[in-house]
Amino acid sequence: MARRPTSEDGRDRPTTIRDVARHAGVSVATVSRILSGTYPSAPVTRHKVMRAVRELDYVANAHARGLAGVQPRSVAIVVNSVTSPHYAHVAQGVQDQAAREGRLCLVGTSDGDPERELAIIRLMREQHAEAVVLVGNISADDAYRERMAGYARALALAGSHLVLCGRPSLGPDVPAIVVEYDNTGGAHAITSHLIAAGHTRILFLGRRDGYSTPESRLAGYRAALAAHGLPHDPGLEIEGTMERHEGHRMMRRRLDSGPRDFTAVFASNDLIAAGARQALREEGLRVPDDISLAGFDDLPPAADIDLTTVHVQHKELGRTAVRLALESERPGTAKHVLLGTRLVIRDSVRPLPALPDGARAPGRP
Amino acid sequence: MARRPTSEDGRDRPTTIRDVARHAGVSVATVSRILSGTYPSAPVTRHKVMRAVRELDYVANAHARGLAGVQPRSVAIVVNSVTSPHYAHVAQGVQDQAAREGRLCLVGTSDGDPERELAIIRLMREQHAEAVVLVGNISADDAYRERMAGYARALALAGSHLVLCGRPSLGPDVPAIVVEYDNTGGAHAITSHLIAAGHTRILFLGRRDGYSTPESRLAGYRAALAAHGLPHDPGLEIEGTMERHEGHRMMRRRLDSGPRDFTAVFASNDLIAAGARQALREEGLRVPDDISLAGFDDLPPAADIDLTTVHVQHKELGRTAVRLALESERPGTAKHVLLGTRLVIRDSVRPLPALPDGARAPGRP
DNA sequence: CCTCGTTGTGTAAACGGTTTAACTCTCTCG
DNA sequence: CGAGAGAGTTAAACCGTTTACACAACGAGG
Repeated sequence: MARRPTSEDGRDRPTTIRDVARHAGVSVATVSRILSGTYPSAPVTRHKVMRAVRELDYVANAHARGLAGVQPRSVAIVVNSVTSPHYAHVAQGVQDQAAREGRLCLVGTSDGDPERELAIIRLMREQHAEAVVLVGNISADDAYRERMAGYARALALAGSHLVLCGRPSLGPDVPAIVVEYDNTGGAHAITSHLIAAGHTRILFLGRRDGYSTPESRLAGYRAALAAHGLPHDPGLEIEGTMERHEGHRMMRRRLDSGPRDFTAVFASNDLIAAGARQALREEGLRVPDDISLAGFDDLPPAADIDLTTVHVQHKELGRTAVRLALESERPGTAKHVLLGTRLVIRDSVRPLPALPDGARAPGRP
Repeated sequence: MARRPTSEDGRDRPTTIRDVARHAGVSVATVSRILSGTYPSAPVTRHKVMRAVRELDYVANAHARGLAGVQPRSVAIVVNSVTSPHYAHVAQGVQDQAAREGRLCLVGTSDGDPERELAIIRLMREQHAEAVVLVGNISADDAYRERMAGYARALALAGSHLVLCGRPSLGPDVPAIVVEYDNTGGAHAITSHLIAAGHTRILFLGRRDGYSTPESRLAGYRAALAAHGLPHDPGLEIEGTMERHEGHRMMRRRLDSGPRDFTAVFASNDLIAAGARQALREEGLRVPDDISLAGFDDLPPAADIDLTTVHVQHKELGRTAVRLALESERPGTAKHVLLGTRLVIRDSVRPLPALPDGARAPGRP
């Protein structure tokens, strides 16, 4: 049986609303109105149309619909990488909220490359995404900020919204929504926790100037040291990106390059902490018996290595981003939200006995 | 300066190709051709047009373009959840390949609900996605399979392609591409590895009938037992889903419910293994000293807990899916690919000394 | 019987691009 | 000098849907 409409040259093509109208014996407009449901129609006609739709297996053409002025109902998200659990959880939140609001979700990965990121935003603009959510930190030189501000304005002009998720504002005159979480506060809290346990020489892993997230966490670390009257030693701040193997590398290098002059480690995220922990174990050092270790993010694997860390509401971050963007039409919606963080104490930090450095406690029998 | 085109009622609206043409003093067709680059044009005209595009910050309307018959160049991926590392890695592969081929990526999450999955596919059909990649296992009753087959045919008719990624074929008459990896082989290999270490009573965690992935892994486990002439004890196969907390639950319950009658555990994925490991530790049992543990997937956190597991090329899976779909126009492209797996030996399995069960070695001083 | 809403349906004009056929030049060659 | 070729451009016809407007049928009220 040849149910499918066929053009004169014999090739199959997707069913159109015209085919449905013909099949049901009504006009195109009637079909459109019945399908959208926003119009009175005789039950008899409705049934005819619905039957035709079923029989021809018709689905509307989203392009034509979008062109005809219906809101495209899609939300775009741009992340560095999907595999990083941090981004994945935020992305899940975006997904959830988008689905809940009946929106489709477009996703692009930038690999942390500003150039790619801008290219993706351009694509999203072509697609007329209702909102574009940018997740995560990125190197922010002035030229880039300026270009991003331009895109924000272009999006706003097209009735769309730029949402910066977990990265700082571009300035008050840029039409962008910002959803952040308290990096500095979280880092301050966990550093204070280490200090309260008696640690005074705390290694910071993952310093990276020019990147907003590690910069804020480093700021919190420094502020906590200052608040407790502890000296600030730049030699304890190790540079590296926020990946697992970098954590391993940073710790290895530090252990190889001289005496161990620290008793605790604050890794600027859980991945770095995991890498560092592995390097410590390779060296025969146990966490927390020999070295205390703290992270940041509290993603599921943190529980496996009993890591004391800072909990970030990743999903909530993504959800809020979408919610604000879609609500932002009505006046009075917040344009800037700062989500709180929460200290999660597990078993990777141990109080330091009041012993001088270097006197290692012997293994208990 | 009012660079932006404005309609007669004074409201700003996005720039169209008509505005560009007017600004450059040429016709609409000329602009279109110069932008697509597929036509000779005088350099002087090209420059005028390009300048207008820059000055007006014009981007084409993807809907109009799609409607006019240009391939929409987008790839869709449907996963259970983005946060699960397994799916995330496959999704990353899909992303990579899609980006490399200049495609945009749509993503939908089904939460494992067949109903939602079908709804998403319908959406993707409306969007005219070039390919729809379905990732991961799902309960496959006959009604569902039939419906899915229908969608596959509908997609094929619209010039699109359904790709089943990591799940079995729907049958030879269904126009779908299948990219799988060798679940049974991998499970067989790692079970044999445990057996070779002397283990004969191996707990299987994560049995789930009707779901293709755990079923295949269970099949490999059973086949390995049979191949070594070991008895098959259904009591050693614990049912549960493939999540971390389920691993914890299954192991807890098993430990609570009677004597420990196994010396090794094969978890049907790494997450279950992590959960089980935690439950074992809570009980004072150490891996691998007291119990050997093996997983499946080899996702990054596996290294942190020194887990012996089966490596799956997740990214490659995603990449291959997209590649095959986009290449499938030319004849001679494979319609079914089976990727191999590889045993990764770390430190969670220990040879079993020839001691009778119950004689626990005392803690060394 | 005429007018007036109400209700359901049809007609045609957008929407913003691409593509085709036709047209206007300019240049070359017989 | 006229014909023909070919480069560069244009006007017009699509693509599939929504929607403003027109209109027909019908019952109710005067």
